[in-house]
Amino acid sequence: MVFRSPLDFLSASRLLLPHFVDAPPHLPGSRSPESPPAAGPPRALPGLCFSAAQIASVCETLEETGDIERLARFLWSLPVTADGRDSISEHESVQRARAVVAFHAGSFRELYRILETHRFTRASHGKLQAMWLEAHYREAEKLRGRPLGPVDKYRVRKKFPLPRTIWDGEQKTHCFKERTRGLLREWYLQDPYPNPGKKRELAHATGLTPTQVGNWFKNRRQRDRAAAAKNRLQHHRVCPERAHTLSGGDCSPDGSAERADGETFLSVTDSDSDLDV
DNA sequence: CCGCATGATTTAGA
DNA sequence: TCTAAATCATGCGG
Repeated sequence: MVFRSPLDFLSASRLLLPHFVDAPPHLPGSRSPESPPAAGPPRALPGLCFSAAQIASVCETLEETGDIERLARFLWSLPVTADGRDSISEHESVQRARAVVAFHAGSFRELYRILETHRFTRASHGKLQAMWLEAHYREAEKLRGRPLGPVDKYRVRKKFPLPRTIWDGEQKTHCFKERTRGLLREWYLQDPYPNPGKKRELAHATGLTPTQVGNWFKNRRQRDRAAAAKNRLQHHRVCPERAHTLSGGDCSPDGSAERADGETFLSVTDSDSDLDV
């Protein structure tokens, strides 16, 4: 039989094997040492043989529909080998499904073991990375007894780096290359409000998207305005008698140039990291 | 597209 | 471990 899609196979499997996929629910997270499921009838379906590809297809469908309970029961029904190196477990969809079930059951040790011992393709990385991190967050949260802040999560991420099995090693940096930022600074000094043409040109020169270029200029202006406002407050404190004159120049403690409105126009010089994009 | 407020991530330092 | 700062992204009203 040829199934056009996982959905077709799933519906067929439901029709053919209602007691198989829709077995009575074991208690959630019931993989306890006291009650091994092996005590019941053999899990492998007698007389009927699914190909590993068909089983993988069912896993994908159940995972897509979000029916984790049924997915868990389905995985339970599969035959298992001692080392776990069978034709079924070789399928990424099956391991991925086991990871999803382990995550939802709160079996984080099991989840980590699955993620660390199987190499997953790029398509699965996003979801599996999210589960890896979320599981570690929850463990750290439970340990601390209170919710984690952004910095706490950052520390958790550093403490438990993503396994290479679910991560290609490419770092997602939050800072642009130093060369990129140098170019942006030069163009900003020449013109803080570049027209769309200039933005496209800069985007091409830096490898950024036009939106990123626009964001950078917007943020740059915002930071400069904030710095200028802060500077004005300092001037108010230093020479309050001149605060309303906007004459400029007399109160400048440093060599920074000032605009016609009296706001200090800070030079664009900051120490940047060497992170690459 | 602009300014503005704000969020997320990362780093440095107390 | 906590706070502050730096950097980039996003959403909103104008």
